[in-house]
Amino acid sequence: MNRIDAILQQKSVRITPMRQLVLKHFLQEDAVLGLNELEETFQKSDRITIYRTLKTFEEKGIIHSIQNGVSEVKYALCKEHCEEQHHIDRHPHFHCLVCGSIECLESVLLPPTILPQGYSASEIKMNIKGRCKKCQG
Amino acid sequence: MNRIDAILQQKSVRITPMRQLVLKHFLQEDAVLGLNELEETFQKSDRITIYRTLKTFEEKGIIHSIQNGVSEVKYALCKEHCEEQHHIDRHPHFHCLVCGSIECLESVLLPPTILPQGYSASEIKMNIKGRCKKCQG
DNA sequence: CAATTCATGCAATGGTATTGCATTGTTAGC
DNA sequence: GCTAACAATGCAATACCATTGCATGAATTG
Repeated sequence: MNRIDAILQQKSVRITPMRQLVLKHFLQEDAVLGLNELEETFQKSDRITIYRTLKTFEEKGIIHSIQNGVSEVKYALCKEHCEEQHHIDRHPHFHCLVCGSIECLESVLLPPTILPQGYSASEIKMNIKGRCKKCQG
Repeated sequence: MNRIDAILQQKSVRITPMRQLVLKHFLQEDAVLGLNELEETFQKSDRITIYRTLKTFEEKGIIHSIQNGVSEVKYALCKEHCEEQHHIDRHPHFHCLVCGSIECLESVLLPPTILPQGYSASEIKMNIKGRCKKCQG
């Protein structure tokens, strides 16, 4: 069995052509992608089906969502131990204000945050805006 | 001059009835508010005008925006030294998954984050989801 | 093989965010 | 004070993204 199918199976997602296609694309590109980009890439595919594929992937812990607050919701592969309904995004997301790119800063670990007495966290997300490596100077 | 007008003037925002009204409400409530709630509160006022008031306030550093990724954008007063185009939200935002409330955790300072070589940040936002104080147990 | 469950494709809708434009109100220079 | 310039407001309209309903087709299970 190939890598794509293995991942789908391991995450309890039924294997279909659409899902193979989308997952393959994420693995190949290793990029942050939104619905519009994917629709552009797979012009023959139905937008709604791609939408639901993303939703399914997110729910099953294959990809995680990134909200930059500007355009649409973006998605990137989970490289950590995400499972159904339980995402651990231990890295911040960087949004470059110059080139507009969005990336996962995998190398940066979210520092442990001490919550006030009585609060408990199930998800922590950090979004950073600024200039990326390519856009300095 | 009263407190409301003083703030508006200090932030270079022209004083108008609408702006006095909205700012007064934020100061009184000391809460996180969205456009819909404000529209509800000021039924006689035009939705778009409130919208633009919020945009102006955000731009001028009077309030800052909070995206919970679920509903509309929310806003809260800047209690730190925010200026035009330069927001420093040094606190995380907490979104309770039980009661739905959103609040600024003013008492929690964002830990210093070390970015990879070549990156520079102008804005850092941290959003936490979980159970708030009132919804434990 | 039949029944059920799930995925897909198309259409339609809901909601939030945003812009255009005409009008009114405010400021500033003369 | 008066007029020109500018900013704020109110109404209408739109753009875009997210989401759901439903009928059809495919896959799985007993």
